[in-house]
Amino acid sequence: MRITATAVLGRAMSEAAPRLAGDMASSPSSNADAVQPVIVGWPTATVPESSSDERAGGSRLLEGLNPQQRIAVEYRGQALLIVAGAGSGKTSVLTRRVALLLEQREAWPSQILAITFTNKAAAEMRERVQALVGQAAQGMWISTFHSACVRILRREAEHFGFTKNFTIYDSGDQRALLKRIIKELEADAYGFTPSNTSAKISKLKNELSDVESYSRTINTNDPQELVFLQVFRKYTRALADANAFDFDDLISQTVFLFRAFPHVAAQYQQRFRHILVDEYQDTNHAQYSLIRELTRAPEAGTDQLATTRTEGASLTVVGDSDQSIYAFRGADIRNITEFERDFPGAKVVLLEQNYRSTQNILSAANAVISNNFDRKDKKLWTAVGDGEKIVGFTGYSGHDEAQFIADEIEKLRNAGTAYSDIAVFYRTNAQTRALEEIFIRAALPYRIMGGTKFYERAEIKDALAYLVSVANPADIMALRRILNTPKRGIGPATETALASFAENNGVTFREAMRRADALGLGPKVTSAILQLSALLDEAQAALDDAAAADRPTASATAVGDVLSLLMTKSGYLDSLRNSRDPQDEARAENVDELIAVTKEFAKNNPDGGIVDFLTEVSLVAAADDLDDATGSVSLMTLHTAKGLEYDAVFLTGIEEDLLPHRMSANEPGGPAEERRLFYVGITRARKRLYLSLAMTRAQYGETAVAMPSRYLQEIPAELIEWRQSPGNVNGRGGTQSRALNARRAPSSDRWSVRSLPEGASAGDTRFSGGSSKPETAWANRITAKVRDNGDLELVPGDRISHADFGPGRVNAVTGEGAKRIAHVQFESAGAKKLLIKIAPIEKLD
DNA sequence: TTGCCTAAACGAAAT
DNA sequence: GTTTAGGCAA
Repeated sequence: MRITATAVLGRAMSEAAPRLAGDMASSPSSNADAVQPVIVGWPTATVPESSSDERAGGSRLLEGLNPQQRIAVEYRGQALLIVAGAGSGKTSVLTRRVALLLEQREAWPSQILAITFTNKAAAEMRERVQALVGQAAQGMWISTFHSACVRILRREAEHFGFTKNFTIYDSGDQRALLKRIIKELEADAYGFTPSNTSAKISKLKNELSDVESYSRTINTNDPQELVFLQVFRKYTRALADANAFDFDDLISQTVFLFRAFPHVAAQYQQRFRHILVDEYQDTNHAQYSLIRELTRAPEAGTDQLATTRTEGASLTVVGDSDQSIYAFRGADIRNITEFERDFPGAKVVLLEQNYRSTQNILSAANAVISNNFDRKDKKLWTAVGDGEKIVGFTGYSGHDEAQFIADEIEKLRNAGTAYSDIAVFYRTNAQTRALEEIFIRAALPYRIMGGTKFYERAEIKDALAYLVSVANPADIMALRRILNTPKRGIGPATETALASFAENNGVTFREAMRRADALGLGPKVTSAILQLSALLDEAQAALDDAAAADRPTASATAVGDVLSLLMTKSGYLDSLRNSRDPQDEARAENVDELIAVTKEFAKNNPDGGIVDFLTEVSLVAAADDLDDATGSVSLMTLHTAKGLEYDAVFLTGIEEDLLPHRMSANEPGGPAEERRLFYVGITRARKRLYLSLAMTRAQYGETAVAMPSRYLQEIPAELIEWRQSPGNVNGRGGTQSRALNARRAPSSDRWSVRSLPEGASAGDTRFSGGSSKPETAWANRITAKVRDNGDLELVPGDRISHADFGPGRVNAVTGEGAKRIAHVQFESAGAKKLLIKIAPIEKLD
């Protein structure tokens, strides 16, 4: 997949672009005694255009709403919970609620804080509010939890030992740091790994534990706990020394800030009068606490105006406990289920009418989710009618399943559904491989959302580390990363020498680099360090000049210039271009792409500096680069799919151990969460829903037998039309019907139940090496190798033979070069489109 | 210190 | 299956 980062940023940026006219002074709390009441800063320019007839405006915003939606838009009070079933129009309700507040002049834009989970959702909300009320929407904070917190922390960082140019460590950075620490403390002897440690630290931070509070809870007789405490302490100190926050810190540190400095909190409590939170079911404890802090009534005496506001902000939360799928990230479903207890007097509005899907799809969703006990009963319904039946398909293998999907997509396309209205969902990113292989061969345009992200690529992290080293010289992790990238002959030994020099002389690591000649190292190494150091200084100076310049866009364009400078003068780009590794060429292109991203950033954010740029790239999310206008089928995980909708949806890999994932079995509430995930997937579909699975799935290099997911049986049989049911899958060319069944044979004859493959029982899903029968019977229909037919020339009329589809005749050839596509009519397999370059075909004479 | 090789480990979801 | 850790020669 090619990079879409430019588009991502372009959009994400527009959220921050209109500098808030009513924004708070840049560091209002630097002087605690001179707290400025926020109201002073609001220019009248942001006042909504006064509508001559506010009531008319109101009714315009209420148009087309059902009674419950209307209540949700109009209710005014301290706390409102909108329980919004899937597809019940909650975004519409949220945006209209905001628009109404603005239009009725109940709130200034700057008094509104709306929190969403992704930048994309934030951008969409902003657009929709803007469409309703125009310019009056400017100045609202519509952002994710994380970007809102970064914004606050950058302003207030100096209160607790950080500076505003702090770095944000993503999970990769976090693990790299932990890896070092675990090694230094030899904590691996106690079973600590970067991944389990980061999970544990993350969990603690989401519970608002810090090193001190955690140390009070541990059993001091348990050496393992003591070692972990050491790791945690060292990690925390390393972050502070590097002037860095990890993802979880962004939320928890903001809460700590508010708790430690009530006068700081008071500013935000006074400022935000209306707080709206989307996807409330996915908030974790830290996020919940943040909301609590923000909606608290400001402490008396902190407001210098006579017209002291004593009430806390009004809170509107929207959510659906049936769609809570982020428990693994610390989301606490109780935040929403106990909302009424948390906020006494809260109004609850239930939205059950669905405007998205057909009744068949909703009935399936309702049936599935009703198997989760311990939930408030809620039934989605629609007025649009039953619609098509759900289509089921069982393939012999993942490739077979993928082929079915590709064929169905072509059928849908021929029937008039655009590729961009079609999506394929899967549980794990690893499942994309089979889909991609088939889609490429079928010449189906597709896009993978999320997965390995642009910003996680090593070369991009390298390039960004250069920028970070300039923006935040305290960040030793970034410095270490670039120290020997490209290869300069600066190895671990030299690095240690620099670090101990810094420590012994009480200077920073960065300063030690400047004084490298005092280290007594070899001349080659010394000059390498000095050169790098000088380059970083040069970049820093260039940025300072730009900031000092009076041209409005100077600092933004400087980011790109500085990145170019760093990449060129460091020799990084050259080293990639001159490398023998053919992949390095693509890496160099990616670096160029990143430079292009900075240019795009400059265009969208004339005032943005290097720190703003780095913040943006740290917080882009998997779902953010969705661009439905590209005419491609969208592939994504079920998690990424939340909040999206498509005309046709393919839910793939509906198998035991995949959905529910085998890892979920050990976790309390695991199967229920997996069921919600399935539910989320089902409810993304507007008109057509396809459920597919495979009988064998190649994973981890082995082929394993797959069982139909238990959730399949929860869907009433009459809703599904099985093209090939799990009981009727025949091996290719074989006649024997092989039945596979879910763990327990259902008493009903939902699908014909025969016997399990010999030797395979429910608990034993892996073929032993000896039993080769399944492999031969269901050998992958597609070889994993990508072939290259090179310059195979085909013209209409040619006869060809395909490895899977057999003989056929070429009807037409379209496309250019490597993308030439043959339209072939096969004798038995029907019409297919094939990418000539890689299709397993031979020309017949 | 780098680069190349083999051996072994490791496989979920993501702001 | 892919990525990473470690060993060894240049």
